[in-house]
Amino acid sequence: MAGVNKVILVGNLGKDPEVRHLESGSVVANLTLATTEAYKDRNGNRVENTEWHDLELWDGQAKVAEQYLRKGSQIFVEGKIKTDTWQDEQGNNRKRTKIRVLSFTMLGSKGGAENNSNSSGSNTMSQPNTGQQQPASMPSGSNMEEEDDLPF
Amino acid sequence: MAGVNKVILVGNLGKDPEVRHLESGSVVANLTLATTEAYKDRNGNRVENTEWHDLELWDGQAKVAEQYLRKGSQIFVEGKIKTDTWQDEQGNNRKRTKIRVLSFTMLGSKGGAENNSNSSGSNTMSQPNTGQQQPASMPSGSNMEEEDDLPF
Amino acid sequence: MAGVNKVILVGNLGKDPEVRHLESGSVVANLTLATTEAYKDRNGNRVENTEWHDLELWDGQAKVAEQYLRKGSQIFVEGKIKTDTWQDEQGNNRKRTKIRVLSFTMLGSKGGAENNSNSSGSNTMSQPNTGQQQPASMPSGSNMEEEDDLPF
Amino acid sequence: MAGVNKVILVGNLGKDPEVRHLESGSVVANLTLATTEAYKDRNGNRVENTEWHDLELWDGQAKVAEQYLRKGSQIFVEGKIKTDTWQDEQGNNRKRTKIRVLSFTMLGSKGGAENNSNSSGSNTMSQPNTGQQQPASMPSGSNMEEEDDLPF
DNA sequence: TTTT
DNA sequence: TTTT
Repeated sequence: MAGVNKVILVGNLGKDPEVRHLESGSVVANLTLATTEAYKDRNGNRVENTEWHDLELWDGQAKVAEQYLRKGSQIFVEGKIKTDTWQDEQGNNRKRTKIRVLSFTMLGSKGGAENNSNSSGSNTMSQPNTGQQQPASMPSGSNMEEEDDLPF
Repeated sequence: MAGVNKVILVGNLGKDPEVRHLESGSVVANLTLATTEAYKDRNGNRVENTEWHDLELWDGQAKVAEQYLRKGSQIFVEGKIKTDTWQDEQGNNRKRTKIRVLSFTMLGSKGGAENNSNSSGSNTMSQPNTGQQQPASMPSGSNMEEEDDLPF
Repeated sequence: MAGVNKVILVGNLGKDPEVRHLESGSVVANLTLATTEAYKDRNGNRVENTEWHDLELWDGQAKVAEQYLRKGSQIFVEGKIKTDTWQDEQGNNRKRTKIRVLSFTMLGSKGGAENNSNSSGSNTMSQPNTGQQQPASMPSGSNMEEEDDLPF
Repeated sequence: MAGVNKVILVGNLGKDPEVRHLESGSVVANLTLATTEAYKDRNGNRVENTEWHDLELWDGQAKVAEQYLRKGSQIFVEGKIKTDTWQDEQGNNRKRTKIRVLSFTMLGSKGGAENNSNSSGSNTMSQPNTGQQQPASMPSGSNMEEEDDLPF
């Protein structure tokens, strides 16, 4: 039976993306995203609760993340839940859940440079990202949506 | 910073709800939900991939789940991701992720019994649910939405 | 700036799909979907409120809708809001809002006919749909997701 | 039958909120939100398409919008679709669709003032909003979620 | 106009 | 462990 497995998150990255370029040519990026919820407890005091999510991006999206996202970046994410299961050395069943990102959008970025006269329309700029703290300016209007060829 | 942490699922229960009535008076229900995705591999063969989700419901919703849901029930779920972290006996950091359900809707239920002449409009029927395979017939139009007083 | 425009609906069709095969070869299906919400008014009486949505599907999805959906069908829909604006004969500004469907899933379909020995895995069955009340049985596990080549 | 009617938007306000304080004591805010989508046409040129949405907020949320939102503000919105229908003077059936907002979150706001030592936890600051271009600084972590007592 |  |  067909089902639906959808996750929508808005939050901030806890650290810079961790990107691996695989021998196969694939690229994987792992992000750590905090979503914070505020509420008042029964005494009326404001309390914050932060949930941390492990995100996984592949290929085109991983490259965009590598180039444009940094610790603290605020993003909107759409994806699905994936849980890996395995047995550890003691033979115990183990699980680990992550979010497979299907699309993401940068938020609040008035976009550093405004000269987005990028007639090719490409979101993937050509120069490599060398600096640690200087993400490239993302062309405005970028919604990284990937044709997902990895079904799981 | 305010965030968003939202999960939307449509799937079928893998088994009957497991419900605990706590001494505090609270009620917790744990459900296990399968969301199945079908796609074609590179050879054009149809492949199915099923993801299993651990759901947690509290109080009013837990009672409704106990009364109306059974193994195989198809439901729409809205909730949020919650990950518990702890250290195991070996001192290793461990995590476990579940979905805290905020609302759910039964789907496709042509309703076992048809005698829903429940003029009170109540969703909480009075007779206890004793049978294993005979869930009570849910009053029509029931969207179990809870005023969530447990912020996390 | 990149944005998000997402609609999620679960409801029932008010009538059979209306399908047009355009000269260009494109196919358009228009559906009318009811989403019903139940609540109690301040006197504790149960009240229902139904919202009607105009859905538009194109090409592959339109064909699937034509073949499998009928008045009363329950579906899960994901799409986006689109509002057309124009001037009427009196020169007044007019608007009309519809939902452009990006994917849909049939719900609760215990599947009329059970003979889904469709080893090709194809969702697009070849025989035309002639009967009014006899939608073809949908191959199981079908989540109609379209590579959307019509950006608006 | 229970249904689902959910809208999720991320965009920017086209103008300042329009707020009316009704004699009944209720407050209504109307917002105009742009969601922009970028894509490449068949010639590979980047094209932007903007959709405008009419949002309606009530009471507590309306007041927060009045105080903190301005033309250009970027927000995340969750709500539902509502279509009003009526007959015009010529007896024609008319419709108008808007989004009834159930919760919203300000995005990208590093928050003007940083001194949000607001121990009361209140999101509703007391001073009236007089300036046109100077929205009050929103206490961080504010997710305006309303207990919706207006079912439609 | 659907559904329960 | 579900469903088709």
